[in-house]
Order: sequence, then structure tokens, then C-alpha cells
Amino acid sequence: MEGKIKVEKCDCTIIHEDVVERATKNMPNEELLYDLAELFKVFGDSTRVRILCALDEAEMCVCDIASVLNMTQSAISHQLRVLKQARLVKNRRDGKVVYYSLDDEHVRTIFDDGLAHIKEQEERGN
Amino acid sequence: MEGKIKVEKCDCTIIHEDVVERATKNMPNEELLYDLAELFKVFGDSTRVRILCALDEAEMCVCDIASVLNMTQSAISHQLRVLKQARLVKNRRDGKVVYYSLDDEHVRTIFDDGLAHIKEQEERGN
DNA sequence: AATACACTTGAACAACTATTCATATATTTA
DNA sequence: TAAATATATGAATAGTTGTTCAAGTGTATT
Repeated sequence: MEGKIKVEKCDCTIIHEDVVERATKNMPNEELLYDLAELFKVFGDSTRVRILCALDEAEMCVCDIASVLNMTQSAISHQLRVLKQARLVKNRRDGKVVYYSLDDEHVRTIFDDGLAHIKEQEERGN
Repeated sequence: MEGKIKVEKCDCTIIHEDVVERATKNMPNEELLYDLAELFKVFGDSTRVRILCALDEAEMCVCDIASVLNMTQSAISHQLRVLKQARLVKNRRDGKVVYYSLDDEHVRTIFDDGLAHIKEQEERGN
């Protein structure tokens, strides 16, 4: 469904008008939030997360990555495409070989924030 | 498929052994990366992103949120469940009304990082 | 030019996910 | 206790996504 605008409304009677109005007014641009969700969606797959982790270590060719993740080269290639479209990785060609590397300084930051959340969760007991 | 371990290997001949070995060795725990992806998956839906945005403004009941997002109460309730399981929101009951609020200091940080990436993308022209 | 090889890509399929609809639960009020 | 209301939940469904398989590019080597 993602991104469709719904028409139905809640049928409650005791809505907190002031809060609703304020929140509605301060909501960021719908498109921006959509793009944000799209970005996180890219991070929301363990194969892609692992690829990013591998590339954080060093620039690598497709076969290298496939070998590290123990997956087919085709599967990796498909995912690299997604990562590239999201501008998280870039590539360069050297003869037959295509080398991929991280294309964003924020990748590590976003990772670390996510890890911080997970760690805090664990500490709070789960 | 998510989380399954593959058996096939890449059939390339010119793997960069040193890089592969180093990357393999330094890869974080598989389970940790899986959890990380699971977390980002929660952020990877615009409805949930919008809910978090709304709650960043103020504590709200389910109907309030439904009203702000212009969606059915049921849909919101289902998503709040996901957010709660991920420990991103918490709730308290006051009579018939259940109030939800953010349950994590990192939510805003993660948001901001994501936005930083998007902005940089735009600046680089796209 | 022909072969080999690293990589890409399209189609197909299975697994997953978000919303809807109907119904259930919990709490207040009459 | 019965009715009203805010929320939750289960099943169904349509849409999405990741991997596989087969075939296609592009580059180097002979």
C-alpha cells in the first residue's frame, strides 16, 4: 500500500483536538517521510546490511562479497543494485571486475544509532 | 528468505583472498546484523514513520493518531503493535483511552541521520 | 574472431507485509 | 446489568520483495 492516501477517518468522539491540530500542523512533508521510509527499507534487509558491513572493511568486487556472505553472485548483484539506487554504494570498473565501495559517510552513523538502540534494549532486559 | 544460511558459493577464480579473509573475520555477529535489519525494517514503512513523527510532537491516543494520519483506527493499532514490539513506543492506559508515546531517545537521532543522507543526496543533484 | 570470465538482468516463485473487515475485549456510564 | 466507546485482534487479501534460474553484456586474452 505504501504511500497511498486513505480517505477514511477515525470515528472516535473524544479526540484531543489541540494535540491533533498541533501534530497535524507540524508533520513534515509527506513526501519527505516517504523518502525516509524508503531509505530505511534499504537498511531493513540482513543481506544488504551484511554487504554494507563487508564494504565498510574494504572496497570489494562482486565475487568477493558473494564469497564473504556465502551467497550467489547473482543475488549479491541484485542487492548491490538496490544499494546503489539508494546511493549507499558506488562502483568502478577495472577490466572485467567491478569494485564496490561505500558512498556515504552516514552509513556508519546510522548503523551505530541502530546498534545503540539494540544494546539499550538488551540492557533493559528482554 | 531473510536469515537463512545459503550453501552455494561464488564460482569466480580471481577472488581477492586477503580482502575476503579480512572482511569475513571482521564481520559482526550474524545475529546482531539480523536484529539490526529487523530494527530498520520497522522504520522502513511510511505509516510507522509518520506515527513516530506524530508522537515526537506529543503523547497521543490511538484515535488522535488515526486522525492525524487520516487512517483507520484498526490500521494504526496494528502498526502501534509493531512499534511497541520494537520498543520504539510505549503506552499507558487511562480509562478507556490508551496513550502512546516514544520510548527511545535514539528515534530522533536515527531520523536525523536518515534525513541527512537524503539531503546530501538532493544536494548532489538527483 | 572466438573463448573465457565477471557481472547484470528479466522472469518466476515463494515468503512476507499492510490494510481491511468483522469481531472481541476492557472500561466507563446510565 | 446493559449500553456505549476506545482499543485490540484474527483472518483474508492484495501488493511487495528476495532469491533463483537462465540468458544476456562487456572486457580481456588467445
